Formats: sequence, structure tokens, C-alpha cells
Amino acid sequence: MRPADDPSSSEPSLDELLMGAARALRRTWSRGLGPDLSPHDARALRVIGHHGPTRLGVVADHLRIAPRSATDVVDRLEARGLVERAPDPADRRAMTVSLTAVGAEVLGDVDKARREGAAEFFGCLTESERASLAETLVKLDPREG
Amino acid sequence: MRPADDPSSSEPSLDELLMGAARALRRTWSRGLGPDLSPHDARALRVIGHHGPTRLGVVADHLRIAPRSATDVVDRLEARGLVERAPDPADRRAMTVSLTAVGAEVLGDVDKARREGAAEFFGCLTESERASLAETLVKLDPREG
DNA sequence: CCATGATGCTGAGGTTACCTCACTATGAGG
DNA sequence: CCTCATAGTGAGGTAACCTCAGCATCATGG
Repeated sequence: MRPADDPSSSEPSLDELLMGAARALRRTWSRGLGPDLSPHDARALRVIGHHGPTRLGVVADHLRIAPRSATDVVDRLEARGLVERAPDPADRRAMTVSLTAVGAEVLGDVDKARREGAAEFFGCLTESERASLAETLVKLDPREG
Repeated sequence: MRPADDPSSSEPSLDELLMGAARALRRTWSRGLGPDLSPHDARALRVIGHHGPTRLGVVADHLRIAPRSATDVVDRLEARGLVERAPDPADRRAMTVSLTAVGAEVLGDVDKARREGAAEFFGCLTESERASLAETLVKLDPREG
């Protein structure tokens, strides 16, 4: 039962629609992720995997967390055998993180689930709708990174 | 190394665009919020304000947190003088939460900042682009609540 | 080649926002 | 009245952040 007090049922504003769609997509993804890996850990895995041997600081930068926190994230992933540290040959202070074989496999699953989730999510749109949506969203998001 | 979905050259996939736009909008909002109120507290304030005298459990439901956690959120808002508890006349177990005068004023600011932020954010689109974006997003988000 | 300061990571410890569990007070039905 | 479900809360725990201090290493000016 939804009385008239729910602003989102009749005609939500554009901003609520955007946030709602983003949330729905996120939900689709976490459904596909399984309970073994938190969304944030999955994101870290994606950063590391797609970036090759990555410095801790770079990981922190991409995850938008403090460098110290990247240590914890990587600790967690390393404890699960998904990544491994190695000294950076170019700078002996630095550590690089890379995927293990298991980590690469898990990342493959994550990416696959992500792609399939997105396909399912955007599946209700026509090709031209998708194109125009992409065009519009590019206008909205000036910065990338 | 990545065949089909290299985001660096042409353009990111639709899902990344959507998440990126949502993040950009969120950032616009938190810029307008000021440092005094966390985004989550602002959201709680919005729920309470737009809902009228609200039971704790309803707040929890709207914020998607456990009932116990709603107690903490309301405690925080009450300590800042933004809301006040009152016994629910219909059920002596229950408490309702309402805005104080200060809370209403703060909520006004929050809503104003939110509206202005959204206007600024979507300002780069034409009217017809906004309409078609809204239409598309409605299709994408089937469920509300 | 050595002093000096910057940089990359990590140990220690704190904060915040959640959670579950147990409890009290109240409501609802036999 | 007795029993069971429900609304909120106290107590205590956890996860993911943070800052600060410290160590090893780099980069640079003398």
C-alpha cells in the first residue's frame, strides 16, 4: 500500500530517476557477484587486474581511499589468495600487486557477471535508446577517471 | 590487452557511464550540502520531513537499514536539534519523529541545494534531451521502493 | 659521497556507521 | 488472563575507513 506520500511512484524528478537507475544497476551486479566477494573488493580486483602490476598507492588512488587503506584492501585480497605482492623493481620502497591465477579466474567471473548484469539491465532498451542514453550521459559526466 | 571494452580510447560502456553520472551528481550534491550534515543524515532528514511524523521503523525502512540503526540516526539528528521524538498516539510502543523548526529550515536548505544541484547538473541538456532521458530511465528502473 | 627532505608502505590506534542479540513495554487474539 | 508478535532501545561486536608515527628508500644540493 502506497499512499500519496511516495514521491517516486508518480513522477520522480530526473535526479531521483538517475540515482534510482544507478542503484538498480548496482543491485543487479551484487546479485551476480555472489556472497564471497564484497562489491568493494571486486572493484579493487578489477583495478588491479586491468592495470597490471599496480603500486599500492595507485590502487588507493583508483579506489579513492587513503594509501593506508589500500594496504588493508590488498591484505584482504592477498589473504584470500586473489592477489600477491611483489617488490617494485623500479623503486625498492614500493610494492606492486598482481593477480594470482585464482584471482584472474575470479576477476573473469566478476567481469562476466558484470557484463551480463549490464546486458540484462539495459536489455529493455532499443539500440537507438541505448545510443542516445550513452550520448546524454557523456554530456552529463564531464570528467572521466 | 583488452579487445572489446577498452574505455581509454573511445568511450566507456553504458554501465560505466551511468555509474559515473550518478557519482558526478552525488558529488554535486555533497558540494552543495556543506560539511555540517552527512549525506546520509540529510537523506534521513528528507525522509522524516517529507513523511510527516514518522515511526522509527518506517525511517529504517526508507533508509534501508536495520530498525536498531534508525535509533542511532534519529539520536544523532535529535542531538543536533533537527528532529524530535514523540510517542505515537496510535501505538504506545512506537515513537514518531518529526522535524523541529530548525530541522525544517535545514531541510529547506538541503532541498534547495539538491534542486539547484540537479538543475546545474542537468543544465547542459536540452529540454527534449531531459524528457527522453527521463523516459529511458523510467524503463530502466522497474521497481520503486 | 653524504646530509636533507620527500615518498611508499605499514603498525598502532581511533572513528563511524552499520549489525545482531537480549530486553522491556505494549498490542492483539484465544 | 496468557501467549505471542511487534516497536524501540541498551549492550556489544564488526568492517572499512581514517590519522599519525616510523622505517626504508629515493632524489638532490653541497
